[in-house]
Amino acid sequence: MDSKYTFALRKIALLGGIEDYVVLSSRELGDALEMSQQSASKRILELLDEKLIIRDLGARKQRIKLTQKGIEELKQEYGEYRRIFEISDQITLHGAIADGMGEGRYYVCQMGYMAQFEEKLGFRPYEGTLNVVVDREDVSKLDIIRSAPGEAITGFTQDGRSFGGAIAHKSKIRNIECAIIIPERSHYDNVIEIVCQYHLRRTLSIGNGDRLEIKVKV
Amino acid sequence: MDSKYTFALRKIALLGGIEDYVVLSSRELGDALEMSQQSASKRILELLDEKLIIRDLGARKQRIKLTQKGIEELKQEYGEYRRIFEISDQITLHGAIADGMGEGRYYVCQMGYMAQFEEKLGFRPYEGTLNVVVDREDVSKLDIIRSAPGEAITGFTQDGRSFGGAIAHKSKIRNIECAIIIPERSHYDNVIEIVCQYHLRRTLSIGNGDRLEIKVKV
DNA sequence: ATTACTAGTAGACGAGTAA
DNA sequence: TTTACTCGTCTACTAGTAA
Repeated sequence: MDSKYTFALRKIALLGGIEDYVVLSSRELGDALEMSQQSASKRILELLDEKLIIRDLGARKQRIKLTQKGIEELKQEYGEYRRIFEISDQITLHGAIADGMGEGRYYVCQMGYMAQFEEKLGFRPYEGTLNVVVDREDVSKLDIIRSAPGEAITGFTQDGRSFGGAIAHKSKIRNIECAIIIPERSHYDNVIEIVCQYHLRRTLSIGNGDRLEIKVKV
Repeated sequence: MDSKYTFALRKIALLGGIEDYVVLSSRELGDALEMSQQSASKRILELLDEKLIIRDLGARKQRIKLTQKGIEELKQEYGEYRRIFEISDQITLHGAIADGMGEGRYYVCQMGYMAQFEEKLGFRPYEGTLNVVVDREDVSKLDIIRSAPGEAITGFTQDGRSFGGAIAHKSKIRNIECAIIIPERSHYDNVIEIVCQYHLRRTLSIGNGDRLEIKVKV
């Protein structure tokens, strides 16, 4: 993403463009970005083109609001700053165990994934995943984790079905090695999937609703 | 500050350029910034020129490190992001009361300041300041406060002496209105000066070493 | 391998201005 | 007042290349 775009997005966000439309003329934006009214007008058209903002072009002044894509873009940069200034090497997530739908099991068992897990995580996962609902106050930590490099798990096609890529982040639960799997272009939610060499429910004697602390390496 | 510069600074910081020198060729930086080796080399020269980085140009690969100015630049942007994504309207600082040197009293009593406090804060300060040593874990909150607009107190010259400008941030201590004063271009430290309509030590029955909670409006 | 110069070019910017 | 077009200039980039 071009830094010119996020720079403009940030100024709009500071004026409240994340919550709601803000009245912002191209001259005002130009002043904030230290550029001419003409260039600011052009920048706004570019941001619209990239679908980073939406606009309500009223009779007198336009009103501008960030799109979800625009907000994600800023969150990504915010995550980078948090990694620069905050991160100590690990992030601790808190959450509760949730029911899996059996989907995790299906995916993990695919050879295309299994081989990569073994190579990149250093263990062969138990054939299933543990689903954890992350506490509301820790959801923003997921953004930091998403912005960390992690281990890339590449997608593949098998029997005419395509399996998407993901990023695995090495983690520990009560000192047991595991990894949280974040699918590429997933809809951000507060449920994470965990793979581990062992059957975590049995090994840790835990079940649905039990609270858990996950230390994610970043 | 040009967004091109902070974009490059951020990538260098992510590689550890805040703590120490990082080995970073112009080609590697070019890849990270999605530009050519030639342009990255030019960018590095510009950053050096702006004194945002320092460099150790070894025989094979150069080593780069952010200067204090470069770090401050990133912190400022980080503060903007925190204002976008975190701030609820107030920041709570914790600290302990420290001995003033009587300097605060001298400055506050200057008419040039007193009149501005009265106009911009809505109260006439007691003729003295309360010095508070901010807890180590809250020092980063000062960066956020510094990046918030606040009330500008302009400098002036009197009797041939010049008095610098400052930013006042309206605050409350145990629901009593006050303001923390941050001098312009001060050396960042962990001691803040507080002005208040009342004599805080007497009104709150507090003294040196007592702990305090300050709610700063942002 | 590096870094970084020069030269040529594409793109960004602002002035003027229309709607 | 607005937004945003065209157009000329000038900056910023990359390719080629030297050291």
